[in-house]
Amino acid sequence: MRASPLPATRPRGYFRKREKTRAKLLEAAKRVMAGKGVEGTTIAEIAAAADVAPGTFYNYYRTREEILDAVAQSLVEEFRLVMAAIQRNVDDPAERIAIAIRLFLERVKEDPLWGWFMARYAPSLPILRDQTREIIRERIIADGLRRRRFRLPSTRAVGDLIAGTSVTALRSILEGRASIAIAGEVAELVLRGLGVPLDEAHEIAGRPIPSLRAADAPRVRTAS
Amino acid sequence: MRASPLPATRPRGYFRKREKTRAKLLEAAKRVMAGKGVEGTTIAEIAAAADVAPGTFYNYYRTREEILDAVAQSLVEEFRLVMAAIQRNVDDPAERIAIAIRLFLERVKEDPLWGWFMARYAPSLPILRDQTREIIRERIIADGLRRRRFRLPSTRAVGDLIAGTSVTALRSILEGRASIAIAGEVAELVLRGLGVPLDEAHEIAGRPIPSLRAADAPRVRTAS
Amino acid sequence: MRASPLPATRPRGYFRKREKTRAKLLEAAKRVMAGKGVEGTTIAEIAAAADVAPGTFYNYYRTREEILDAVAQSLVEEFRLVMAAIQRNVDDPAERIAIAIRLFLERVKEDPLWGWFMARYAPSLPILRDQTREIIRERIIADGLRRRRFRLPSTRAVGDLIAGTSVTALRSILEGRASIAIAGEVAELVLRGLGVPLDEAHEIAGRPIPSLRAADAPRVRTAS
Amino acid sequence: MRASPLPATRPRGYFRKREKTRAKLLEAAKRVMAGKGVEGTTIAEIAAAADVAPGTFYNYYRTREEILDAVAQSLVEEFRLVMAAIQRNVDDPAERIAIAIRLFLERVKEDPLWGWFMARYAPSLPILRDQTREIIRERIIADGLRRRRFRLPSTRAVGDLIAGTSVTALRSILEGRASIAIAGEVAELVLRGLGVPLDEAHEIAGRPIPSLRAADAPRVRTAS
DNA sequence: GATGAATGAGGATTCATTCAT
DNA sequence: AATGAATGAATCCTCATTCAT
Repeated sequence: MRASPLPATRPRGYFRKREKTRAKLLEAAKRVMAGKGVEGTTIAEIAAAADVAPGTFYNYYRTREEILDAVAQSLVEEFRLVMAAIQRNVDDPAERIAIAIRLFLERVKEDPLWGWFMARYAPSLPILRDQTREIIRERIIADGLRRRRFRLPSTRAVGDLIAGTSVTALRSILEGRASIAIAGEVAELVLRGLGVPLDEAHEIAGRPIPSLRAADAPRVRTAS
Repeated sequence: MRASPLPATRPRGYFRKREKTRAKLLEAAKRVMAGKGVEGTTIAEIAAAADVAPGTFYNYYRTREEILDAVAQSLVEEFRLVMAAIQRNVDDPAERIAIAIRLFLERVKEDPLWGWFMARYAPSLPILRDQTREIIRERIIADGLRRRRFRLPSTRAVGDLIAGTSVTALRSILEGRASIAIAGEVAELVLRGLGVPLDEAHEIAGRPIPSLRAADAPRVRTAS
Repeated sequence: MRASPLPATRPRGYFRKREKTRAKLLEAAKRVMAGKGVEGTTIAEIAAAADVAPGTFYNYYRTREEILDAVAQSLVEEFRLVMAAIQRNVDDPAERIAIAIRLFLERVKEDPLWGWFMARYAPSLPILRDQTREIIRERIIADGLRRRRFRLPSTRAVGDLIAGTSVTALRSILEGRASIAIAGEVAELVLRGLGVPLDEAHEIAGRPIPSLRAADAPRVRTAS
Repeated sequence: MRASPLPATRPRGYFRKREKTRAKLLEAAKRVMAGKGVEGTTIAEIAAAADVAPGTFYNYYRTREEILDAVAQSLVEEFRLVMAAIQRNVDDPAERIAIAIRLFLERVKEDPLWGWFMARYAPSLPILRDQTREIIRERIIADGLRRRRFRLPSTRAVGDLIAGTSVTALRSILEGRASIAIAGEVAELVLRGLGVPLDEAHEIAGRPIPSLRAADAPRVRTAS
């Protein structure tokens, strides 16, 4: 999976092709699964969407679950990049949370498929669920508590607050029960839950999002 | 079928039997679906769990979705009863919310199957999702805003806050990542989100739950 | 099944009811089978159309085939009555054939269900097929040959000519590919086949049908 | 799938295999359906008769009706070839009809399965029924009327005469109520119906069938 | 006799997976 | 590596038939 460090000679061509097919399958799987759910997706469909024969699928993944994990992994990676950018460009932990939530929700505009995928699987796929939470907790919550920006009885329920509210709001948007304009409000309510005073929560959630240079175009690309 | 004027004996018995079988199927469906998800559940399994022949299923429901809806409907009914009891026994809207959340989470002790079902389908099943939200909004949020117990920029995101946080916490408990003891803390964070001051939120979330007489044993009704 | 000759006392009431249910089932079977074919008809449908419970069916017939035979038998009986009337009111065998064919085809106006049933099963149901042919052969063809009205190399193919052409024309009418107005023409072509000179065949096939008193309203009634 | 410019070897092999399986299924379907009727035939039986797994059936046809249509289509094609041969070798329209009917009936000797199929479905399968009639009408009846060989009040009933008599006679043969020797007589009666004088009809129907070179072995072959 | 709930065998259909080419 | 035909287990669903009431 990982390329050998040496500049391989002949295999390079093959390697390239192989990785390209893998990427096509991954992209196809994300697309199809976002549309009709993992259970409703057949391997034949993924293969067809990737424009390869059914048998080819098995040269890369053994089961539907396996490719699902790969898709989730790539989404986590993407999330990690966004968070790193926020980390670099914003100092206040409260603002970081607000920006993270707003970017999360506003992303559906650009990539609704990504949105559907997240809405469906963020709560249930272990990799996706646990790793994103950990990034938030490690990098932001811990810091915010240390710096007395947040006040929490404990950190036990904070992940459920942030992830639950965000993902549920994402569903509401995708299913048309809410507009994307609620993003700021969602952030505001979560900040309150973290113990940020009402007026301050309101102000922070309303701030314009600074441009996050390093996070530009964080594609789901399988690092081809 | 046609009721004779006399207290008919025969039809009555058949009627009873029919309702009993229907209830067995409903209960079995809830049990099996909670365990392995709707998609993973076969109709043969439901029938087996209800101890009837596969063909019998179709005398009552046409599809898996149809019985799923019936299960959801019965859970909504149950939820409605609990809320009515809270309504009757508690006055403060903030306390009502806190109690609702805590009862919701603590219920897993008594009925983990119910918990799994809720965790899986509360966010996605329209009947379940919309009707429970509506009960909360109509009966509690509206009242709380009128009486200035809550402060909200709007009511657009409040459903996502309450439902999202609660259901996500429920998952955490069921999957063993959290103990049932977080119920109070979850309620506390949600109250904060609704604009209840921190200390007050803490106090309210910690109050003992008054006995909700009328809500005792709110069964999924099998009209036995 | 057959009533005892004696004027039974009590059983009479039961007997009446029994025969009535049997008649309802027969009529229902004819109706449903004409509509969707024997194979496509379920016993539950017949029972429902007769407004009785499924189990009741088995008190009268053991299988679908059995009731199908009963229906066919009743149609043969009806056919026999029509032919007897023609026999009584018309002398010329050629005219008898022409009238029989025309009545056969024109009957769809009054009873399209009967038409569908005939079109479907006249060629294949042994009772229906053989008995109607025999009535024609015995009563008309034999007579016509004796009286030199018909000229045939043998009688081997004459049944196929008459039955085949008539039933096929019936289908054409029912399926909308021909109008009922072809009845006379069908009769004409058949008469030619029997050896009747062209102009005579034309004239006979065009004669008005004399009123066949005895054949009035030959219902499929199960002689209740 | 994509044809390489070179005489590709691999895809060709697969193509061959695919067509071979399709042909096996078609042949099996004809065989089984002829034997027990469309309704009485299960897809598993067709697959078994073709010596493939049940699932394979669905790689080629979606329903029983679909393969039935394909079988009918191939029979029509075969019929068209025979008629073309008659057309080429015989000039008199009356003789053409007689030969067509006799070949049709005598074919059961060589291929009783074909006979059963025709007897069952010629009257009811639209493709089979309409296309064969059209071939007869276009090529023979129209020509015969133009050349004054036939005298008909109109052409409305002539299809029912020819098709009805022939197919009904076919059934009689197959079911053992008649011998194949009636073929000439059937042709004779039909010619009479078309207006050919009695003695001439007799003579034409009795002529030896000229060898129809081009129609030899007109197989249902799907490009084996 | 009538009822209708329950049965379960039978047939249709899908789809993950294998494997010869 | 890619292909795609073939496989057959798994599941859905129907419906003739039985039988307790």
